Parts: sequence; C-alpha cells; structure tokens
Amino acid sequence: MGLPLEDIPELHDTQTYTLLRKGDALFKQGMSFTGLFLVRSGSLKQVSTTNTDESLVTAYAMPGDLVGLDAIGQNVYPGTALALETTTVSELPQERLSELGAQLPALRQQLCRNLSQEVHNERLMLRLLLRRTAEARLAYFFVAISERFRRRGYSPSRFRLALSRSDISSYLGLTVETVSRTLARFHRQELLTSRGRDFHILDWEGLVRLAEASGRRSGA
Amino acid sequence: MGLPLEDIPELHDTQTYTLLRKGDALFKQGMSFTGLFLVRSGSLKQVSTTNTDESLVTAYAMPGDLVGLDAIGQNVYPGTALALETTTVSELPQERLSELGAQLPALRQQLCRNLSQEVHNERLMLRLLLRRTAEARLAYFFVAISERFRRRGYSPSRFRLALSRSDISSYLGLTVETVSRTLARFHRQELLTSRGRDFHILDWEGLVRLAEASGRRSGA
DNA sequence: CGCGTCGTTGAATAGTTTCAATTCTGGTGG
DNA sequence: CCACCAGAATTGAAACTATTCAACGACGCG
Repeated sequence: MGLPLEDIPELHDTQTYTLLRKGDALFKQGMSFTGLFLVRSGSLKQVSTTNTDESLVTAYAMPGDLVGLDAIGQNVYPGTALALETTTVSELPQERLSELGAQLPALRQQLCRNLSQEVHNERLMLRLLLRRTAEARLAYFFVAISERFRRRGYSPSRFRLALSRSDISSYLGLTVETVSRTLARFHRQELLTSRGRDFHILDWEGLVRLAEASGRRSGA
Repeated sequence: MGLPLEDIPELHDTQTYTLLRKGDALFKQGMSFTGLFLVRSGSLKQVSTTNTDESLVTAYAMPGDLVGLDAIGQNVYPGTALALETTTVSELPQERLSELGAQLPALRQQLCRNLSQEVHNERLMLRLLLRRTAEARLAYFFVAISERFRRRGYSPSRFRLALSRSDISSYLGLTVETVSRTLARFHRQELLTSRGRDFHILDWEGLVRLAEASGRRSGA
C-alpha cells in the first residue's frame, strides 16, 4: 500500500461512502473480489491467516491508500481488512473499474504499474528485513511510516499509529517484547519517543542510519 | 516468478532467441525497460543491489518463467538478471506487449492478475519467513522449488539447482554457514540429501511438516 | 472502581552469526 | 591426463541477538 494511484482523478468521483467503527471488517479473507476501496479517513490493517493458523499483519492503510489490490489476482480477498479506529472508505466497484479501464487505457496501465512497483517494493523490503536485526527493522519501519505521513501532508515527525505493539511486531516478524525493548532503547538514545500509540521522531538522521545499516557486522 | 502466464499462446510465437553463457547478464539493474523475457532453457537469478551496497538474490527463474515483470512499474529493471548456466530466452518486446494488450484485453487483464498474485505471494511468503527459523526457511524453500519443478513437468524429488549455497543463503536471508549446517542436519534426519548442486528429496511429508511449523514454540 | 487487555521489564534459553580453519570441487594449464 | 589452484562448501567454537516464560504496571472501558 502507499501507492501514488490517488493521482487519478476519476477514482475520486464516488458518492458511496462507508463508515466503519473500530474492529469492523471491510471485507473478510476468502470473500470474492467485489472492488477496491479508497481510505478517506481513519486507518485499517490487513490480516492474513495462513493454513497453519498463524495470523499475520500484512499491510497498513492510511487515508489516501487503496485497499484490496492484492485481491485482483485470485478474485478473492487474501486477507481480512479491519478498521483500527473510526474509518470511512469509498468503494470502487469492479464494474466501474472495468468501465474506466476501457475508457482510459492509461488507468489500466497505471494500475499495472502500481502493482509491478509493489512486487518490487515488497520483494526488496522484506528480503532486506530478513537479514536485519530488530533495531534495524524498527528503524526502517518508522522511517517508512514517517515518509508516508509526509507524502500525505501530515507531520512526518509526530503522528499517531493506530497499530498496537502486537500489530507492529507481527508486521515486522518480531515478538511484542522485542519491539517494546527496542522502542525503550530508541527512547534512551533519543531517537524516537512514544507514549502509547503517539510517536515523536527526534533524530531522523539517526533513524535513517540505523535503518540502512543491517545491524550486523559484515556489510554484505 | 513461477507464474502461470505461459498459458497464453500468443506469448510463445516468437522467433528471437538469445543465448546466454554462465555469468552473462540478460539485463542490468537500472537499464530502462525494453520488454519481458521468457526462459526457454537453463536458469537465471535476479540480483538487486540496494543503496547500501548489499546485493540480494531476489528471484530465481527456470524454464517457463517470465523475467522482468517487476520492471514495469518504474520502467527500469530493478535488478540484474544473471545466467546461472547456459541459458536461452526469448524476448517479448514492450511494443509487442502493448500491441497484444490492445488486441486482447484478456492478456492485459491476465498480466494484472499475475502481478496482483505476486504481490500477495511475496507479502505472505516473506512475512512468513520473517518469523521462522533457518530450518523452517530452508524446508519451505525446497518444498516451493520442488513444486515448481513438478508443475513444469520435471521430477519433483530429484533436481539440480544452479544456485550456489551463497545464492540460497542470500535468497533466504541467512548466512552460508547456517545453510550448510542445516542441510547437513536434513541429511542426518534423512529428509533431503545433496551433493553439490544436485538435490534429492527423501521425505516430502517431513519437509512439509517443517516448512509449515514456524520452528518456534508458540504457534501464533 | 474493578477487570481485562496492552505494554513493559527481567532472567534464562535457544538459535544465528561471526571468525577461523579445513576440505572439497571444478576448471585450467602444463 | 594429471596436478594444481581458487572458489565453494563444510565444520567447530565463541559471541551475540532474539525468543521464551514469568511477573508486574498502566491504561481504557464498562
């Protein structure tokens, strides 16, 4: 998520808004694909449950993000989208997407571009995270989130993340305890302070440095 | 990679074959996108170098696979494709793809589907690997590779992987030593034997069991 | 106000990396 | 054809990082 697809004005002419309360599901894993959703306010997390009963937080969507892109492939939503707070979304039904796609080849192309971009982002980011320490993973996470806030016009240094610690740990493949301890260390090093779900980035440079270093000795 | 896009017959009507010798680059990271490639024989790895000079093996392509899908987004190849052995590929130039896309809406749609599918696969697989032990990662890797060989009509239990140990370790986010030790353990447990780059799966069930377990205590 | 969930902290343990030393292998040139 | 070499793969021991288990404090909601 975090796609620059919102540039396409046609996607914004929608009247159908939906209001979700905290904990409501926008769609559930396994439901057949009916359309994409554009987040207007609030935020959502996407949770995928594997065949081994693990449930993983696989995406986080904030206002301006499109939700449901990964459902196009199988025509089925591959995870459940849960509102993390009071949230409004507008729907882009499948039929309307096809219509628009027929009228505007550019739209279809842009959609492909975005998907392709995502393939690459995820491949690289996750593979990068795979060989990084908890410290580097969290630093990377906050740098990325902060940039998303900035691009959306919010403050990049102070923000509220509706995700719980346990959501964050799931997203990064760590345990809650490790996330908590690492945040405490960041606080001590005056990189980033947090009170509950409010975060305040103090030392952007320092975070970026940690995020780019693997946290391990050899730079390979 | 490993996409079921080869079902589209139009993609196969190509005369331009290219021969690559071991170590040759099909394209290099940063080159602007000129088209996709279909692997006819041999195999390739895709290596992406990050801004921090790490180079990661991000994909492995065998006969029947499409290479270059992740270049569509930025119009630039996001990694270097290197032949692991003598390899032949046929090119699907960008112009031809657009032509075909205009004639056959189904093709464009299928391409989107494949991309969307990949987004989901990578998200889930890598996030799964993120919280798994080396043992589970390798088991998962061999199960996945074996299934790819089976789908392509090769033996799923005996195969030659042109990837070096170091390529595998990079792909899975481990060190060479850990891969080596874990393979040795698999051998002792009579799950999988290997001599150099030839592998022989002895106990499919056992491998699947390891791949699905996280390798950690809590099943969360 | 109490209860449950979320978040934090501590100590012991398990798993991976690191560094160093060999062994094995495939390709090359004599 | 064989010996040799360099890179690849393996193995061992020590250092380090994250997880596990357990206990406790904080917060929000009914």
